[in-house]
Amino acid sequence: MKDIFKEYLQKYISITDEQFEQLSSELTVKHIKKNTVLIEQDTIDDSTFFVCHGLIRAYTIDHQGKEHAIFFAPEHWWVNDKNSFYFCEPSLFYVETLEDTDLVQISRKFYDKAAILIPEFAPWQTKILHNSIRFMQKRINLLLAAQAETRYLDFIKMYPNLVHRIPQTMIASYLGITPESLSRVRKVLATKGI
Amino acid sequence: MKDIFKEYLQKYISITDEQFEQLSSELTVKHIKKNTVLIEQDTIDDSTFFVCHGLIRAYTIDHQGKEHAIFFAPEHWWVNDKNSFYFCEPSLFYVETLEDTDLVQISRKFYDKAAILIPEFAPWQTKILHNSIRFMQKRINLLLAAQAETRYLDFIKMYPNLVHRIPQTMIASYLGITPESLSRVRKVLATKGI
DNA sequence: CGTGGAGTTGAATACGATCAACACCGGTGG
DNA sequence: CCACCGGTGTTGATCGTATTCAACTCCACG
Repeated sequence: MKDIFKEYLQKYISITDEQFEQLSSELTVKHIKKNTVLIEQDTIDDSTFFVCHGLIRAYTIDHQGKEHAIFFAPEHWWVNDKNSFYFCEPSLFYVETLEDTDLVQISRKFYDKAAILIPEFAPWQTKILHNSIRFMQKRINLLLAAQAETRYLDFIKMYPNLVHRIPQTMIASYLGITPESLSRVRKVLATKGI
Repeated sequence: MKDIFKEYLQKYISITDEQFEQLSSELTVKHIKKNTVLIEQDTIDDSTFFVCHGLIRAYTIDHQGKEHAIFFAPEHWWVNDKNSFYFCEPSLFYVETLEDTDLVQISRKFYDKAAILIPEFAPWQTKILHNSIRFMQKRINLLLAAQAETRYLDFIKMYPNLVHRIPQTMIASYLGITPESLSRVRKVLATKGI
């Protein structure tokens, strides 16, 4: 599993096998079964996960007991709760596997060590953060501006390969609509030929 | 104006007056009148603004001509469009002043120079990015989970000092509701004693 | 003063939510 | 191997929140 992570890193920054070895002690490989909660809401867990295989979702549960998907993370995505990871405050959401998942757990120290060892590392991480922000701004705009059908069309355009891996109920909760509404949206779209 | 920016920086990182002098050439002071557009949607402008005095909003206009507020930026906020600033793509939104505003325009180069000159600078910027992400995650969760009244209550709790500086129409567009709906929400809240 | 934008209020409408029943698998155990 | 079960998605009927459209008030500003 660590090799997958190493190859991923080498795709974006130059990092030698020796350098990776030095960082390796900050990494823990985990094999997690489907439907396992990794991080509980309102707890503190400052680790980051890198998904090698599988699928993860982050979600909240409101006072009515309803779930709301914050994001999904398939292969090669980084997952953490900023509240816990960076600010050592209780996490804002649950993190859970939707499929059997292989992941690399990355400690807080990894980032510090990597930044010192590899000059490219920190700027690259910064780029990922910027990208994440513009992505979220787009999502906020969509939630403000678009109605159910448009949001769903945007979703299947953005994640064509995830549509069939995520239960519709959860897609609905990502879009901010009920499963019933999503079902109806899909029905209308089907008559139009998807 | 540059002094305000300098004092702000010195509150968070240690930076000498000489160091600031070296960076100063990458800063441009601007005095902008109320209701002036700084960045057009779908254009490229890779500068960042630091608000000294005044108030800025970022917003999109959808195909129906409706405006949607992405964020507001009062004193001591950083404003840029990630799409333009970091990825050199057309901006996702308009940026406009809501009040007469004094700001410092910061070039892309400033970041590179500052990172070299001041070791603390880059990590501090990273922290700001992380903070921004968790803030946006909270907002997404609110848009998914809460209805009009709750969103408004959250807004006045989060920005007590902005509520009276921003026209209600724009607050409504930030909350994803119509001005009429916001007016009705406020009416209900008034009967409850705010 | 007048004028126009911002906010309020009312009535009708629409979109999505809710509640409930049912169909359709996929897995489990007899 | 089949029957049963539970979860997921679908469909229908009704309800509710927020939208739309329109008229009106109230200031701020020229």
